[in-house]
Amino acid sequence: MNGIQEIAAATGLSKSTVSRALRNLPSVAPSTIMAVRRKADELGYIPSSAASGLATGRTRAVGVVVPVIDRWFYIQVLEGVDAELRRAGYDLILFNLGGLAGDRERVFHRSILRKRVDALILLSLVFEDDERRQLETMEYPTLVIGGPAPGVRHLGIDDYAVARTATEYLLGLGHRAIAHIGGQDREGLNTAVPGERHEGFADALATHGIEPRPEWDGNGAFSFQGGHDAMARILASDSRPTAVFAASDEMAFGAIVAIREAGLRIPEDLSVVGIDGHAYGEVLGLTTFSQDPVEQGRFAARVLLAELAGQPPVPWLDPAPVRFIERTSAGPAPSA
Amino acid sequence: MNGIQEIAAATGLSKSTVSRALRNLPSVAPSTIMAVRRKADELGYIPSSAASGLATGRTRAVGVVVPVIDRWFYIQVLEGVDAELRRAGYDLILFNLGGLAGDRERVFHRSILRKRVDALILLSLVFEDDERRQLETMEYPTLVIGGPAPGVRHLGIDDYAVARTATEYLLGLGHRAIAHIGGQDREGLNTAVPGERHEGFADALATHGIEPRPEWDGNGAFSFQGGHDAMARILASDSRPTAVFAASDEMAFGAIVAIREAGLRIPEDLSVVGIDGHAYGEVLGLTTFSQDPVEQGRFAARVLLAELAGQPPVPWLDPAPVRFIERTSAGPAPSA
DNA sequence: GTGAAAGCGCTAACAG
DNA sequence: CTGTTAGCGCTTTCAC
Repeated sequence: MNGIQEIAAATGLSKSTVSRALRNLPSVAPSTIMAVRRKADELGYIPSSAASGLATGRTRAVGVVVPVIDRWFYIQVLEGVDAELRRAGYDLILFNLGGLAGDRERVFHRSILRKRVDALILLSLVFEDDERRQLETMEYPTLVIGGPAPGVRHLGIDDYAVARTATEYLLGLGHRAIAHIGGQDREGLNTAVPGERHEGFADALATHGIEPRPEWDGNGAFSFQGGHDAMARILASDSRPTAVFAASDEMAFGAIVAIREAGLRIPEDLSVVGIDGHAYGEVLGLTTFSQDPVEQGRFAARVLLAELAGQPPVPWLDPAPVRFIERTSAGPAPSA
Repeated sequence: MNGIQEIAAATGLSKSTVSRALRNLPSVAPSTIMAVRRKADELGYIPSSAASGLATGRTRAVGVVVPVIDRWFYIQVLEGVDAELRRAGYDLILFNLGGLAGDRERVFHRSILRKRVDALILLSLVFEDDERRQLETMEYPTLVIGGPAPGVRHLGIDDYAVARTATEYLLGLGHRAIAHIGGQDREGLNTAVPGERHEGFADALATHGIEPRPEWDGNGAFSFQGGHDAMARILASDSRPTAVFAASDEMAFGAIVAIREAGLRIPEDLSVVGIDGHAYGEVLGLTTFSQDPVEQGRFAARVLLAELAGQPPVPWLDPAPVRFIERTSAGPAPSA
């Protein structure tokens, strides 16, 4: 004899009353609740989430889908989501696409989402039409964090605007020779962020009548190593920029290392700005446009949880705030 | 009418046959399997994990408990575990203790493990007696990765030995003034790794008759920032070491930055070695003792999965391999 | 405030 | 190879 039943037998109550008592329903006498609880502890009772899930249709779990896991932004968001979920007694199921196109299919069409979650948070993903349709048929609350996602509710900073502002900051310091280190999609991974940030950069230049130079446009894959290599390549080109806009702090760090390796000084010879607000930035003196992905994660979780609790869905979310942190990595353009 | 039942009705088969067909059981006619599959697709059938979980007693999910999420090692392990789990069609439920003592109680005693997982992977945790007892009563396969865990099966490198070897490497280069940057537990987090690595360091020194100097023993909290600050403090002390052993690469990176900030050269003035094999190390030229946490995660998942598949449990796991990567951050002690 | 009974969607004997 | 019959452990009407 197992579970709730056992407690019922031991207390002389019915299964239903035990079930109610365990959930603290108001219709149960306080004394009964106490008694049930005590017995439950005594018997080492562990509720079966499968059983209650089957009965209620809810899993008390939220899924988080990440394109890859090993990136500062995703980790931070995960922290935030986790914290809020934990508070509410929800579990977090992690789906890592791992950059593999094959797994994508698995997540969106197949068993992975087999009614295992009550809501879904997707990180920086753009969907194919049929993927969106799948999401819609699943019917549970969904939210995208990071990068606009056509057709799905989205939360995050305005990537285009931030990139543009960052570039304009450099322009304001007198720089005209500005390099860009950004990213490009890995196979099968659709992310809007790199494109948005690149566009903001390009438009800022255009407004000032500056032609972008292809040899100053590096692909840093949004990673430290990538940023380093991209910067090294830019420095190896015929002419040297006086500033570099890195579309993420991790790439900016890589760039900083590459610049130092080349024997150049920051910011005297070369200015660097990033986007993100990565913790290393403080030590490295990186001037950056900082966002708070932990809070974004928390917020997303709260929105979803509220809807699961019956609140009406919010159709639109304001862009997340960005804070400019001026440190030492960017300075006036060297006077020619 | 829902689920499997619906398919049964539409195909004229019985629920059981449909259930079998969906699971590709060999006892089903191939033609039937095809027919069932087609109908399932057509109806957009999504299996209910709760229902099958209730019926089988299995959740097809594995839990991973991390002390904090934002650390290179844990992320890497998570990648590995995830990859292997995904391959086997298992889901990964992430439990982040978040450094909070309170959440610990939740994980081990309360609802968190409410029969939601079939197996458990714990990262770098040491348990209280009653926690271990709880784990035992749960009865499902459990494994600890990183740091010895008394009473529970454990997988990982030999932290003591690696630390000792690393220190001996420095001694072999002629260094006698060697600093240590390690970690100490945050409130409520029990991790054996910092202690093990510190001991290895201390014993290596002792063997050579060298007295450890307290002002050269920094707490870097196993983070970049921590490593930086610890190193800065050491450099600010009255006398300067000629080498530093950082118990993790992330701390080593912080130390490297601090050393450069102090205007010192690596390795001419100061040698640095780390442990881990963090990807940044290549760019930064860090000499380190590298482990492969992704593979550790994969391996752990495979072990657990095998046991869930009915294989006899393996009581003991060999230490994971460590590879020495000699780069440029360590050199001979400056001749006094 | 508590109990009885039905059922959530699937799997697992046991027959045939 | 397929169908029948019971549950898995909990929640939820509907009574009392």
